Amino acid sequence: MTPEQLLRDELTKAAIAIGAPASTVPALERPRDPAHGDWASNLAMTLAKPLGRKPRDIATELVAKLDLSAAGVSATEIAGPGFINFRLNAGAHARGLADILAHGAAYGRANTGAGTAVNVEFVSANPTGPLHVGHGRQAALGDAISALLEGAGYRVSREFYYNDAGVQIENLAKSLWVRVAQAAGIDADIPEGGYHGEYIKEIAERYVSEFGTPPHSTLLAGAQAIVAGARPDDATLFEAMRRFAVAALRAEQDLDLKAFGVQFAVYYLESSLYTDGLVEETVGMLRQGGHTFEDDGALWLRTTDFGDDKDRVMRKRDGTFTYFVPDVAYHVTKWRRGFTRAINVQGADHHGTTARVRAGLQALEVGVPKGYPEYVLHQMVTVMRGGEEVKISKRAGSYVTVRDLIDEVGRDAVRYFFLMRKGDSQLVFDVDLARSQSEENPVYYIQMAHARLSGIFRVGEIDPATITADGVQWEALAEDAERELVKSLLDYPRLVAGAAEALEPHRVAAYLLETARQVHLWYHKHHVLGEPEHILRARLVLAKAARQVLANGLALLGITAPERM
RNA sequence: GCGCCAGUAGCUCAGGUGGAUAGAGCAACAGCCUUCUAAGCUGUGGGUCGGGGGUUCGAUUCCCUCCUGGCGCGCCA
Repeated sequence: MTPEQLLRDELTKAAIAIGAPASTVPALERPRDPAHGDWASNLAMTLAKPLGRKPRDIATELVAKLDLSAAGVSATEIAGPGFINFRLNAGAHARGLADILAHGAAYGRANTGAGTAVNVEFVSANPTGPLHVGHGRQAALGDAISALLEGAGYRVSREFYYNDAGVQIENLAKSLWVRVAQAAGIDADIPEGGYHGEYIKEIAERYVSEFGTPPHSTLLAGAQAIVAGARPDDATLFEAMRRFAVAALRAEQDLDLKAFGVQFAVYYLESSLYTDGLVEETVGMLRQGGHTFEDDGALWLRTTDFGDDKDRVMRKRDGTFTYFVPDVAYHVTKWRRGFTRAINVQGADHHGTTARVRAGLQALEVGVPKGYPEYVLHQMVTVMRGGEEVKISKRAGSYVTVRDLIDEVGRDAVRYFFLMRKGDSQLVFDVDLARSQSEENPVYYIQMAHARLSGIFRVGEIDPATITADGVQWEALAEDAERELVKSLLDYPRLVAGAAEALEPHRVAAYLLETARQVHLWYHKHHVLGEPEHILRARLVLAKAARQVLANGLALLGITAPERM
């Protein structure tokens, strides 16, 4: 039993003894101010109302009834409006380090998820261009959220949905056609909604070198059709180009993801929803449910019945479906595939679509929960270089790709920078800071803390595996810097559990930075090697535990923990 | 106009789901140090938590309202 559990039990007993309801669960928290002790409870204040007495009187009576010898409490005091503060003796906290060593890489894991299957969908970029910084943020967020959930005992499947059908892909194919035509000396323009990026030119070159230049007349006719807003007549050639472009860009995106170190279990193709008949099936179910209506030549879904702010078109006048129909069909497959939770990581610019997808799923009436899927939306990313914002213009084809960033600052820094802010905040990616090898750079600072701790063992020629908690004199860890560090290390499981529940990896990033700071502080103030035996032993345990926690936290964020730098 | 998100120290941001005197880094100022890793360490100053109301023992946190900024409001995705 940890001191925390013992305290809670004692408080509960005391509360009931003075007449509180049996259901009372006393809150214990870490005071912000260390002067307020190691643990504090507001129990007396919360009981003030039900018992109709003054908080401080209740606190006095509670304290009198507590038996805290087992919890290692050295002092109890009543403070402020009615807080009860507990101060633990030096050894009581440090004893918890044994737990860290015992669990090792598993320290911080929990089983709240109990094996529940969760689908985490992220990136899901259309194959119409390289991954940009927004996708990078999603990749980092999605991967870290997945890791957090795995650590909380969920069975996680990372999934990438890719849209290989629809208008955007059509425009991509047209853009490629135009570039191929241009390469053949034809004067042609990229159509409205087309893609201007240099990468299309490169794909055009590769296409030509692989398949040769198509007949001049065919290209010209096609280019003219494209300008007029139509499709080239040569459907076979057009389809070949479409497939070539999609394959080329998918390959590029795979390289981006590989460079980033993200692995997806499933790539789900939008086109398969059509070929497998799931789109038709979904439409049929929606019509049967009676939530659809026809108007102005289109088929609508009455999503307003399920909380959307306006009804949505399902089938356009031209007979094709709007994107949201396959989207609903896709989420039905998630549900049918046994994912009781589905989490979608997306840019906040997609926030308008969340209500309608949920509404569509509700309209099916197949038992999907109301809040399904869950959304983690993130705000925009701006990139700063040399103190200036790097302008991102997709239309002009000039934007910073994920690969650019990784090449420039390294994978670890990219991941950390994308994760250090909460998703709700806009994120400024300072390239110069990310690449700097100084303590101002948070990634470097955290990794350095890990490397320094590793260095102690290396220099001392001590195999960390031989360090155990057996027979350690915990009271030897009595310095302020060590007590604070110990407390942080013991807070790790609670922190990670909170981050997993809230789907907020930035909490881990902030925690690591703070803990690294405490490590550096301790490291500067106190030596390990060369100290008297009992201090040496205790500090080696602390060093090993701190190193473990840093490594575990970094692993959650997908960042390496170097032994030396 | 409507919806979502944000507004916290000069700057960049934290504030485990209502707690005590609101924190960290950078910058500024004063001093110290050069040791298991590379400029670190100690201290100081700095705030009407966007404004105004409310809820209660207690609000940066919850509610209402206004202001400012970003994003969205397609038979595009």
